[in-house]
Amino acid sequence: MKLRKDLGFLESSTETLRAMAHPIRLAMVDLLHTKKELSVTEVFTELNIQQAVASHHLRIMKNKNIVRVSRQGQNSIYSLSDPAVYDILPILKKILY
Amino acid sequence: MKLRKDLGFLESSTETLRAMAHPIRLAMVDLLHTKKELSVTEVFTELNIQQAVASHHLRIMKNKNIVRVSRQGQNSIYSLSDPAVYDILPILKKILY
DNA sequence: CTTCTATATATTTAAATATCTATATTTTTG
DNA sequence: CAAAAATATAGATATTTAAATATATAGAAG
Repeated sequence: MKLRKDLGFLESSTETLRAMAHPIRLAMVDLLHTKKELSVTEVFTELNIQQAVASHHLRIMKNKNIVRVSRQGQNSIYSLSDPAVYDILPILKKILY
Repeated sequence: MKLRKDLGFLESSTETLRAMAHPIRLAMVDLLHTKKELSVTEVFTELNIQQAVASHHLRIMKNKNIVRVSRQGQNSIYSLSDPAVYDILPILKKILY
C-alpha cells in the first residue's frame, strides 16, 4: 500500500478521529473549549451523565492526547491538549449544514 | 443526557468523523482534494489497493455524504462533496506534531 | 486508621467495523 | 447478443468499540 502520504500520519490521524468520534466525547471537547479546565465532577454534572461514563470517555481521549489531566487535590482537572482540537467542530458544522 | 449542545449535530458529526477515520479513507480525502475528480480505477491505482477495497471505502464515505459520485460512461467519478472536508487534515497535522 | 468524596478501572454482553475473497452488475464495444 | 472493462455488492470471520454496571483506588479530613 502506497497511499501517497506518510502512513504514520494517516494512522495517527485515524486514531485521533476515532477518539473524538462519539457524541459524548464531542460534547466534552466543546465543553472543555469553553470552560478551559474542568474536574470530572464538573464534566459529568454539566453533561448529565454518570461519573463512570465521563471518566471512561475522558480516559479514551487522554490516551490519544486529545485532553490532558492534572491532579489538584482530590480532583482531576482535564483540559484540551491543544485548542486546535476544537477547530474540527466548526468544520463539521459547515460540512453538515 | 443533556450535553449542552444539539444532540443531532453531535451524532451527525460522530458519523462523519467515523466515516473518515480510516487510513485509506483519509488518503482518499487527500487525493480527491488535489485531483478533484477521480474514477475508482484512478483511485485504487494511485493508492495501490484492491479495486474492491477502494469501492468499499468510497461507498462508506458516499453514504455519509463525504464524497459524491457521478457516472461518466463506464466510470464512476468521485469527488469531495464539500472541499471543507479536507480542512480537517491540516488541523490533525497541527495537533499531532 | 476510618470515612467521605472524587476518580479510575474491570467485567460482561452486545453491536459496529474491518478484512478478505468471491461474485454480481453496469456500460461499452465488436 | 457475447465479451471485456469498470464498478459494486455479498458473505464469513476477526477485531474493535460501546454500554451498563459493579467495584476499586486515591486523597482529604476527622
